Amino acid sequence: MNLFDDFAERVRAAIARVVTESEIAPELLARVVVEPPRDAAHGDLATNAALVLSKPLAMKPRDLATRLGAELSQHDDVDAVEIAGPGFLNLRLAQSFWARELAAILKAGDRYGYVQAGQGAAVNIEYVSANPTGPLHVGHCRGAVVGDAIANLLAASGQAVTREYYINDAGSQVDQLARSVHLRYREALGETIGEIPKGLYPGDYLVPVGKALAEKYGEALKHLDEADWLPLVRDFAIAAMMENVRDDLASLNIRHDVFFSERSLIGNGRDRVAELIAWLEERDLVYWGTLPPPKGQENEDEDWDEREQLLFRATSFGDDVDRPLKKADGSYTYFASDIAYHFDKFERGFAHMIDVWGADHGGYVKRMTAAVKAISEGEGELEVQLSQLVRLFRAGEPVRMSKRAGDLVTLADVVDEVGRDAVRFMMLTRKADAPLDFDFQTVTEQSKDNPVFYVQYAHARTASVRRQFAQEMPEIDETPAELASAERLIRLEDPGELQLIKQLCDWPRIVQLAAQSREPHRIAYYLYDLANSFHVHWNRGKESPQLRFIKPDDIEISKARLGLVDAVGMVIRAGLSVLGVEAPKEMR
RNA sequence: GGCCCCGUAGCUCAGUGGAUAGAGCACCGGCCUUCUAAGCCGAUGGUCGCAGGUUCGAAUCCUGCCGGGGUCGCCA
Repeated sequence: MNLFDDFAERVRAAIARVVTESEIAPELLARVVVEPPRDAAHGDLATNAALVLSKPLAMKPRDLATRLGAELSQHDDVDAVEIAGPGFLNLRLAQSFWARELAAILKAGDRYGYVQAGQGAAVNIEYVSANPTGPLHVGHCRGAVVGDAIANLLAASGQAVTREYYINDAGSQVDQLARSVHLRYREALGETIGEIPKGLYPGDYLVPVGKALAEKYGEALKHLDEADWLPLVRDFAIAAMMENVRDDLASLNIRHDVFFSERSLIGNGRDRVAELIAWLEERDLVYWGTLPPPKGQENEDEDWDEREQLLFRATSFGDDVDRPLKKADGSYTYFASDIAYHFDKFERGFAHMIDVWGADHGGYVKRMTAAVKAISEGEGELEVQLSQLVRLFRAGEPVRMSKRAGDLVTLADVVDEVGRDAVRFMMLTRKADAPLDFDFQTVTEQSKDNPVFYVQYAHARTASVRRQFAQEMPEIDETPAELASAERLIRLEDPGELQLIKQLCDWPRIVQLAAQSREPHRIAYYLYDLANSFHVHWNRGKESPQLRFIKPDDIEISKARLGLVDAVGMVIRAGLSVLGVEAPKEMR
């Protein structure tokens, strides 16, 4: 439990003593919060209790605050209670309290701030799911990192997380991939193939795939009809692309638990998409009908052929229009397979599913959430997180990307140039639903302007302090947990030291908040602030030697300070690990 | 035109009902040849797109408008 929850209970207890419980509705009590005040000058904790409850109790907020304050000041941990503004209660906590909290942090160690695994429900998070028709490009990168970080956050808050990747290996695009690879295959056998026809994939990355195919089959595929070679080449190409994808993801330390093939929905004598449609039919959720053309888009859409098609009643579940399940040629739409896929997830026990998509799929959200409501009969929930695009810069200048397919900046390019840590951290420095600027130069700079460096450097400094201790005071070699003595830690009384302790105490609340709101960027901002406080405190030691961590003439204060430094290092490490970023012991 | 996202300091952005709205960069002023390298400290800077509404209280919630982006059957 974090200290804010702890004090929220103390506030509720105080309320219960001031008024009789029956007078207050539970939903009103839920609006009573204990938070860090915006301004540190207001104290350590603030509660709105008197403001929320004054009306139902027919009391003036400040009068109620006075009575609640009197109750709260009974606690030994509370040094002072102030009533401020319209009726806030500001609490100042005793130094002994902070010393005990720091001791508890040191004892908790790496588990500090995390909820024990298995406490929460099972959740399935699907991310990346890029088509297996080419290498991952920088656009996939953000979704990959955001999805992975959200998965880490949910795991940190105790949920049983399954990370999943849906392979779109069943549509017409993979047939085009097969045709493209077949061309490269003929090229590898010495033919001149000329310009790659429109609609096929022109990228060079298929050249080695063609060669590998030539090595495996020799001339054998050349003389077959397309209908005969296509399935072979397609499977070969998809396998090659997916190997590529896994390698790219591994370079970002992303490993999915499940790779689910769209094609596997149909096979082994079953057609699970057909089964799904039959299931929907039984419940009268599909029908044959026509859709109106999109309104206002271009005047009089000449390409629009009105036609009767098989439609899912998405409008019954909150969508704006019913959605087609079959194409003109009778094959299933992507949507139809995707419903079957989500049905499968639901049957595997995931009532709670999260999909992370690029913002260009925003128009797809309503129909898919509608579909999940339908197939789970209200028992399941799909939550879609959209991630906006990334704009690439180099020293402030936009990086031009040719529109020609196959000439995009790939994920591997970016990781090779700036490194895994910089990519991951930078992709998480913005809210996912806002566009992000990524500058190749800034993220590799070793300066304060680069938040990745700034945070990692703070961690390296904590490790450096440890090393200094080993050298100068070899008698101190206790583990962090052994340094957790509240009697000693109470000697940390410098404002800089206390600020660090208070920030460390905020960590569990930040994890909780970030996990609930699916906003990993909050972790990045928290770490930046914590690193900043640590650097500031460190710098003060330059001018004020008495503030340095190592005091050869005072072993006890030195131990206390080492405890603080260790705790800072631990929390930075925990935060970086949620983001999937290394916490280096030294910078090179 | 429908739907989704965004609009906060000169710039890039935090701030998902609380108090005098914050940070980084840029700009301006001062300090620093190091004890703990990859500098430090401070100042300036705001009609929170606009207008209503809900509320004791709104950047935050609701409605309408303005501006920017995305998307709109038979692609995935």
